[in-house]
Amino acid sequence: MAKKKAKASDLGRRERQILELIYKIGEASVGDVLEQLPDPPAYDSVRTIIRILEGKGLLRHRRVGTKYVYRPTQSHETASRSALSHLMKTFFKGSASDTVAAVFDISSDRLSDEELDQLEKLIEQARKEGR
Amino acid sequence: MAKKKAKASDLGRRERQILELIYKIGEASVGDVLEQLPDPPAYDSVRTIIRILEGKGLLRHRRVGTKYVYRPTQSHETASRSALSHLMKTFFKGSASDTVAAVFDISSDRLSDEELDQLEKLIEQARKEGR
DNA sequence: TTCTTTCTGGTAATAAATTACCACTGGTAA
DNA sequence: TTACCAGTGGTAATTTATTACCAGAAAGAA
Repeated sequence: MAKKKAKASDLGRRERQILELIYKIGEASVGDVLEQLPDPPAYDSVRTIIRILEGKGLLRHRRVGTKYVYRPTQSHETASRSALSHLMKTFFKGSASDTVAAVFDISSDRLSDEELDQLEKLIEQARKEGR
Repeated sequence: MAKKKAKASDLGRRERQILELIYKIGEASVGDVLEQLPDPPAYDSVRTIIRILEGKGLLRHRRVGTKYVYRPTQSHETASRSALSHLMKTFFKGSASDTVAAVFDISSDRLSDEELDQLEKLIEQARKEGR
């Protein structure tokens, strides 16, 4: 095999932090990452870590003008499902309702009527699919 | 100040893996952790990492018979809320409904009618609180 | 008692992550 | 042209995480 694609769970602190940031913003140059890191190290450090992530098969780049723009190799959907599933197992015994309750709890003051409507639709849909 | 409590996001791969496992199982001895790690290193490695986590203020222990049993210093609720909030921001722009949709998507076949009823109650409650 | 097993304390060795440095390229503006 | 930036490639240095080793205590079996 060529180069095995590391799992996102096998990363160090900075590696993880930067990979997550790129997932959050979609795609980014070294400078973009540096700007948005709350805890910014030197430009060179960011660059090296990004190059390592690319070496591990987690990022790839394309040239835009004079610089490189990086994006994850794994789709946003795949990565988010995987992270969410792990979190549910770790903290909520895999229970969907416990997890959703926690989501409500976190964001109850920020939930608009539209979002609540949306959530009810999701539940109705789940009922239909369930039978 | 005495020893500052590190954030869970400042950990290496093994440290994080072991801390999450202890959150999952509540409290654990070194041997318990070793048993349940899918990817087990040597006993001594587990022990050292646990000692480091304790040094960072993330775990504390009590003696049970001849051995130590470790548990997180931060409550399950606080830690899970914090992890969930981070994940929502990273992958779902902080949107509760997007997050819940993903939860359903992962586990649609495991949701009972009772659980769905429970969730609707939560929505009703959120509507009341919202006004 | 003696042997064996399982734990802890202290610390050394190794591996990996993180930061930093130097040389070079291409663009652009004076 | 000359003099900057702002970027990359390659690699060295440092710090941190991870693994491993050795000695001793406590409990139970023979």
